[in-house]
Amino acid sequence: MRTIDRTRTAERKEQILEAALGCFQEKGFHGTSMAAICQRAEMSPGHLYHYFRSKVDLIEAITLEDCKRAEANIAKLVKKKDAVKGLLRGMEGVWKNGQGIHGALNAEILAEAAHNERVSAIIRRRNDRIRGLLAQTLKDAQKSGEIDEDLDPVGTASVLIALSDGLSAAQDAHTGINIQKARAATRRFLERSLSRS
Amino acid sequence: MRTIDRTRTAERKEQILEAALGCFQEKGFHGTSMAAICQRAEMSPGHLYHYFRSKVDLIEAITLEDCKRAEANIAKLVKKKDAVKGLLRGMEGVWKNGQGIHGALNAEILAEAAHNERVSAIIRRRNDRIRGLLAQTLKDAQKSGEIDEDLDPVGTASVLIALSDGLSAAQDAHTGINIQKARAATRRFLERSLSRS
DNA sequence: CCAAATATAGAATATTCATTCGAATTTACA
DNA sequence: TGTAAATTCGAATGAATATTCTATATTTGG
Repeated sequence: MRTIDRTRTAERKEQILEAALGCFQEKGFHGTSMAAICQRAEMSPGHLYHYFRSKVDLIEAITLEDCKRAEANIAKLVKKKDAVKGLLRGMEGVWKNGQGIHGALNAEILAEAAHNERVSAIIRRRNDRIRGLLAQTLKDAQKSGEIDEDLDPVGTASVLIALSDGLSAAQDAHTGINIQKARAATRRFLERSLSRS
Repeated sequence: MRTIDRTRTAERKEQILEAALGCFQEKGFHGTSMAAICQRAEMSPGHLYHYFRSKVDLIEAITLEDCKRAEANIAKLVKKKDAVKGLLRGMEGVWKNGQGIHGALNAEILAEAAHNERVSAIIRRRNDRIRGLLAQTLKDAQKSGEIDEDLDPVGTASVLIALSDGLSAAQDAHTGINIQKARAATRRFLERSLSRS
């Protein structure tokens, strides 16, 4: 009997997820058909469904991957001494639209989470992690005396995430936002709100 | 010959928009079928289509209405002397989920705007207005010496909008955000960033 | 009060699309 | 090397649903 080839399976799954992420970012989740993903991944529907059971499974997997990526990214930025600079760097990375979920797709997933318990659970796990990491970073910076002791790490982390989500969504949605100005204002917000009084 | 009854037309349109907004908020734009809107508005599809040419026309109309509402709301809050308090009130109004577009629906519309030129144009007009109003408010407060002269009104306005959008989306999406803490952190952000140094 | 236009209804259409199914092909172990 | 399992394919299915079409009911101006 033939045994299941785990390497090949991993490759195919990655191939599918990459295609799906590309489609979702370009056309949105609801604007993307499974056929489009199949075409981009260069495989048949039957083949795709051999690896993923549904369209929602795809966002689930993509979100989990993205969560790890984001965690690693934050951990890296935070290793440096200057926490405020690090956080600012992290936020700016969002509108440099590097990799992973961001902007419009992130907004769409949040919206989906409001009506789909499955997606909501995924997002909740993800945000709990990110929020926790940011909060821990803030706590450390408080102990080292870099930022004000008089702020709540968890609440502040939530504000940072929300701001980041809102800015990148606004950018993708072409709301007429001036990115240069928004970036400068964000820097000011962070510096004045976090630093010791 | 019979003449077109403008009062009745206005009533029916309002009836439809109210139903559509309700459905969209509960189930999302893509999660809402025209049939569901018809049921909620208590009228037939044929009747509905007599007043609106498509589903997108519905968001267009809803967004325009909401824009006026938001403008009026801001204008009211801004009349008072204390601008920072007024802005904070405005942002808190968002998660009291009063009326109009907010939270998940707002996020979904932003996401839609990224892929639909029609929606994008609507949103751009709306945000230009809101951003302009907020910026003007900030300018006035600068002149009256209430807030720091050393900040850019437009960039700051964009940050305020983004933060508001992000927080209300996070709330609706059940991301595990702690609203109390987020609110407190937001207040701190505004007070420390806007007030004179 | 009568035609003609409007307001309303609801069935029909046509398309899109996620998912399934059965078969064909390839591969690796015995 | 044969064969059973894994891999891959692509057509078929079936449901959902935005929109259209045709018909009925209601109103109003003349």
